Amino acid sequence: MDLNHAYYFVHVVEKQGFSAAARTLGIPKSRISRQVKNLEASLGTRLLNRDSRHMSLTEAGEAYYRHAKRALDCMVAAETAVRRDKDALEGTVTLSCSVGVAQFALGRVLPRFLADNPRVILQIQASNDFSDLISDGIDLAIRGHFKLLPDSGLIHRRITEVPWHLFTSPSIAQQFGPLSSPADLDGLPGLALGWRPGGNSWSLQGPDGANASVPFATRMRSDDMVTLKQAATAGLGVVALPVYTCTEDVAAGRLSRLLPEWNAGSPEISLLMHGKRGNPPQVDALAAFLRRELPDIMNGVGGL
Amino acid sequence: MDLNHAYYFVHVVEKQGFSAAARTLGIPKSRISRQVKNLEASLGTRLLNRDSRHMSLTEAGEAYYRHAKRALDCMVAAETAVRRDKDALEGTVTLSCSVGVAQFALGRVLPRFLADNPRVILQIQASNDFSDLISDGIDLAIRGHFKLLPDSGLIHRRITEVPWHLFTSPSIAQQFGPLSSPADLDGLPGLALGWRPGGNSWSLQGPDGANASVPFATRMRSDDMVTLKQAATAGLGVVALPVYTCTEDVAAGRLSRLLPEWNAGSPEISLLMHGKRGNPPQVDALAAFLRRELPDIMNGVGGL
DNA sequence: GGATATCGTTCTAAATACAGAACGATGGTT
DNA sequence: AACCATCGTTCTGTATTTAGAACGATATCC
Repeated sequence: MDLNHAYYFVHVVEKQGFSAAARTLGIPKSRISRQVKNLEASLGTRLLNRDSRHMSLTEAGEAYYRHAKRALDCMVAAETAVRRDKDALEGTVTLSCSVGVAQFALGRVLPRFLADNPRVILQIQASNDFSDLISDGIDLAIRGHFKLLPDSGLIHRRITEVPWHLFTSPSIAQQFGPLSSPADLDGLPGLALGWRPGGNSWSLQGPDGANASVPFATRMRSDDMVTLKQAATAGLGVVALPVYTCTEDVAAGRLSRLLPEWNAGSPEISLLMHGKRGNPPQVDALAAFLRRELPDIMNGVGGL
Repeated sequence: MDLNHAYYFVHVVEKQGFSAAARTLGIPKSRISRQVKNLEASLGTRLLNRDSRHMSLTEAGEAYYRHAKRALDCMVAAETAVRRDKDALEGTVTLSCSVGVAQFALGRVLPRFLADNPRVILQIQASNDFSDLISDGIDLAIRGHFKLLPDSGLIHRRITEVPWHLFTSPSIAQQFGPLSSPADLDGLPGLALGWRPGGNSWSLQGPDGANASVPFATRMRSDDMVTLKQAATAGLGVVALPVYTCTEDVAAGRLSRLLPEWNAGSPEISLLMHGKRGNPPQVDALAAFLRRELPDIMNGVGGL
């Protein structure tokens, strides 16, 4: 069985001539003539009626062409499948970020990235306590910061600003009525982020560049945002959290925002990656994906 | 694009080894090794992981194999289609027979022959008046006869005997009650076959070699059996007809058989064809088909 | 009617693939 | 541990296919 006969034959049929097929394939017409002749000899029947000016398929030729065309299409698909497979992303990406970013931001976008790239493996270090911007073994880091990060030889890519708001349970909000200024927070218990002592006041920015600093009595503190959010939902006090971590709770009526015209800060979120050595393609692909998808989710503009 | 690479590769996969594939294909393993190596080189990726004892497909290899296997199946189908097409019957067969044979016998079997042989064309000369056994331009003839046909240089092939019975309408049968002998037909009007005057009596053969000749007063005559059958169904008289022309009418209760133990003759049906020159294959094929299918339909043994 | 362009087919020196031998590697047997 | 059988890969003199030229046939143009 010589399958290449079929290849030439199909081209002769589709180009309606040996010379045209030869030009298209960039080969001498003598080769095509020989191949088609050999094909007809091996089958013991004529596939083409032709002279120097006319050409038509025999019935046998039409039958053969239909099957052979399908075979060639399968072969093209075979090569395409291999080339696509060869160029597909694969390998591991190690990502470091806070628990909040992992659960409330990445959790909404990474499944899609992984679905599109089945041979990429993600390793996420989710922590509430980073001493390094990015340590060894980490490909990408997502960090929130108020000031410019120190020059570290890393590549910084800004993702977005993330506003923090004040939230509490609807029952407390109802009990104290609508607050009109930060001074109205006086006396309300606070839920503090961070497990070490300190951070007992809210730094607020309001309309027309106004600033306010409001101390609070800490009822509970934790470095885990979910724990603090659960406490606020239970009516234990007021908490300042990034807006994207509470979007669903506010929509569901489990939390209420206090002082809607005041922010409890607006830190910037950046993506950090190594730059001194070339990154594997899957790392670059994930970085591009996150910079494209995260802004709408984390700055509070995007909806559910 | 070299399709033969795929051919060897598919066999290697299915036989799980180069040596096994080479043995199956009856070619040296060096050729297969070279072909698969060239295939991997042209695709720029490995399809098989192998050493001298183990073999497994890579992911790319699995993808390529699925498509290539389908392509090879198409190529097998292409060759099969051409070989079947090459061996298929084609051409015209001209057949001569009576209208009754055409309508009541051939009509039940020829559709199947034509379905199996879509490139055979049938031309049927159906007539009630043949002066020749078989004239020029006719490939096959079906003729009924009582005596041996004259020696004509034609090939005779006996199909079967066809009994003729007496039929009339159920109303007449009821009116005269069950007849017990041919003498009881006296006074019943007859419907005669043939349009020329003559043939005004029934020649009957009964049990134990008994014979009887019963004259009848002819109410109507025709050379068309259907016309006579319609007249009998309408109660105009008694008619003698071949059993196979009335099978459905008797089953449906439109006709009744008279004197069930008596035949109105039992002529032989033969197939005539030219023998001096070789017949085209489609003529021989139809002759064999008719000799196989017609007996059960025409001798009254076969059912509906 | 003659000249020209293009077709498919055939021929032949040159290029390439091939069959079979030889090699290194692996696993089973003793 | 040594030996043997079988595997896939590589090498090379031989066999086959190839590219390009030449040919006969056909249709178009002048």
